[in-house]
Amino acid sequence: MEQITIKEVAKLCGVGVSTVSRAINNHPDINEETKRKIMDTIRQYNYVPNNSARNLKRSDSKTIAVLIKGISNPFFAEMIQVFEREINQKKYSFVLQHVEEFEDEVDVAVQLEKEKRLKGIVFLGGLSSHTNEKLKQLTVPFVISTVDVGELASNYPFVAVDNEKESRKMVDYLCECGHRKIAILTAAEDDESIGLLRLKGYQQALAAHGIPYDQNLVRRTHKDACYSTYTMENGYTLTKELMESGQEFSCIYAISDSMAVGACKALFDAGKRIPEDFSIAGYDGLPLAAFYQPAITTIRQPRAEMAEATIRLLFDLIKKKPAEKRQIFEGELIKGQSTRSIAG
Amino acid sequence: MEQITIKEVAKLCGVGVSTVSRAINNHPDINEETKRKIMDTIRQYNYVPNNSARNLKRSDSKTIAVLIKGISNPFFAEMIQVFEREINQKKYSFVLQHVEEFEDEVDVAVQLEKEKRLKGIVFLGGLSSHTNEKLKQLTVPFVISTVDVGELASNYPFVAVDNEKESRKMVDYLCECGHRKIAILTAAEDDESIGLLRLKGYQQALAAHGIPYDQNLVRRTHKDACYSTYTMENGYTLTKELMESGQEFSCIYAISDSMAVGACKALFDAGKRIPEDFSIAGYDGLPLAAFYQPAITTIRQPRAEMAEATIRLLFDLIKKKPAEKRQIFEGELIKGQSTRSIAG
DNA sequence: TTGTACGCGTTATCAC
DNA sequence: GTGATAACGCGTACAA
Repeated sequence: MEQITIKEVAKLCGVGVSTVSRAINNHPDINEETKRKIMDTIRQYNYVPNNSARNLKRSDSKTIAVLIKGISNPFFAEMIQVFEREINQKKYSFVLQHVEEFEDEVDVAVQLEKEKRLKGIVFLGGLSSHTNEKLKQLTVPFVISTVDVGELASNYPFVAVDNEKESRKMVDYLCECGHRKIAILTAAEDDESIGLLRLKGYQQALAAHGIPYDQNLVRRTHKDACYSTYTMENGYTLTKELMESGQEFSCIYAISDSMAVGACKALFDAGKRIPEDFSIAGYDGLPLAAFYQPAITTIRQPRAEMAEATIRLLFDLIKKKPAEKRQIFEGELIKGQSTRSIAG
Repeated sequence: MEQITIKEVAKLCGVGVSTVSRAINNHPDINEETKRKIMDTIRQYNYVPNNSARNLKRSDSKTIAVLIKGISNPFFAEMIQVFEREINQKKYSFVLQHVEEFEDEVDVAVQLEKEKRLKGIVFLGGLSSHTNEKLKQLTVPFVISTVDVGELASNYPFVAVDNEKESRKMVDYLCECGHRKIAILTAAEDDESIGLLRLKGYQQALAAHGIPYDQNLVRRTHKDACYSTYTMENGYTLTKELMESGQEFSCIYAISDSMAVGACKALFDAGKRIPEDFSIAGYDGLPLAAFYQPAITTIRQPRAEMAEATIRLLFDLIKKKPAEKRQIFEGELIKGQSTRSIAG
């Protein structure tokens, strides 16, 4: 099965290459008869046009790329489906680009833009690099999705919830339930993204309720576990450590639902009951939170809506329509059975 | 920020294009001094080579593609990480290619092979197409990973557990626990992949224990829910329907852990206890199964090992080393707290 | 060690 | 309606 090119197809059909090209690309100016004949031999010989050559020659291409670091994060699952659907609906092609742990998202984006003649880019889960300088190399519109980190958020189009505020909302609720010893499971020390924002919200809520901030209640992911900050495993480990530390607490607030599940399991394993002995709260509003037993109190991020808004904003930017470039969505506090009010 | 090409870099440095090319690609025959100078101006002008042009010109490229339909399936999460690690370790590049629901994996593979000059391909989660004919268009080695479907498995390299056997193992165990009314939550009627295999295992186990096969206990995903066969939502819905049907049962075997979790939730919502009132079993051995409360009895597929074996086999094929082309791994029955023995 | 020229497979611009 | 032919941006003989 040898690589067959457009030239050979042309020769086989006794026509010129441009005619074959016209047949492939549904050009209007072509005889139906010859087109049919060409398509037949194409099928017969399994000719497949080389995309590299196409992209090289073409100047535009109607394709949108979605870049994700940590593609297997369940938080992204539903959003990916929405992106796929929305982009296809606009008759654009959708490229899902996985960014490896050691790679820089923007570098990948710059490359991909040239390679595929992109029309637009979505950075799902935000940007970890601080080199905003690089973003200037992008010549097509892009939207940062689900992260509202300071400097990026202030300068570039994004769609997200207000992580700080939503986190405060959650901890406010926990305080109102009478909890004063609320442990938080959060990202590593050097995190400057949503981990930091959610921690800030936690601190603000405590302050608002006159509860002193206690470092011992702040449990951070260990640095070597970079790949898995928001996992069940991590929630489990941190909770075990918390219990073993002897630190007193009545409630654990994990900054992701997966971590919350891990926390629950650690408590169950220690023979504790939830919420009778301890209250547990998460963040994200994943299906997992609703299906866990007990259902986990969480902040629901409107993932599908945010994904839709991301694409809408991106296309507005592409079409140069006026648009709100900084879109903040409301999260929703979902009260599950994993938390309860305790006597003051 | 205009598109700058290799020619302009050459002009800027007062050298020929080939010298620039040599600098970029770390060719040995180049003066250190001129190389440094070229790299400097490249950085200064943010020159990025166009990948399409490169791929077009190059004949080989040391890259492996992993194709996945339904990339957000949690079953694949860990495997993707292993693929990434193993492929990078061999100094190959790793391309994770998402295949859309309506696309044919093999078509995508054929295109990608030409476009990126692939060295090898992994079909993760198997092939849904039955057109083996198409596979002949692939000129590089490929491995089908985690699926052992008949005709494909008999003709092509694959790595998987024996789905039928493992499923039988699970249902055997459930029968030995004294269950005789075992419901199964499985894929839609038209599924001919692992859904069918696991159903066959179920039937065999029942037969071996002299238990009649009862269609009413077989609950299938509805066709319109194509995207989500193995989800918690589906497990929940099917279990609700099962309960409402009035059908008697003491145990539910779901062919994925996620579905099992959904089944648990439906029972909890109905005020039932697990495993006191009903036993629940899953399949896959996801972290979720272990972290759920109660921990779910499941079949652990050795995902990491299978991913490693997939890459090993693929490279053996690439290097034309002799290798076992059909690798079957053992699953492990993990007894959780979601099942119990009942009095005969 | 370096530069020139050609070709990779396509599409688009011309003439015919 | 159709067929040469010139790009697209890069790698690489080959010559220098």
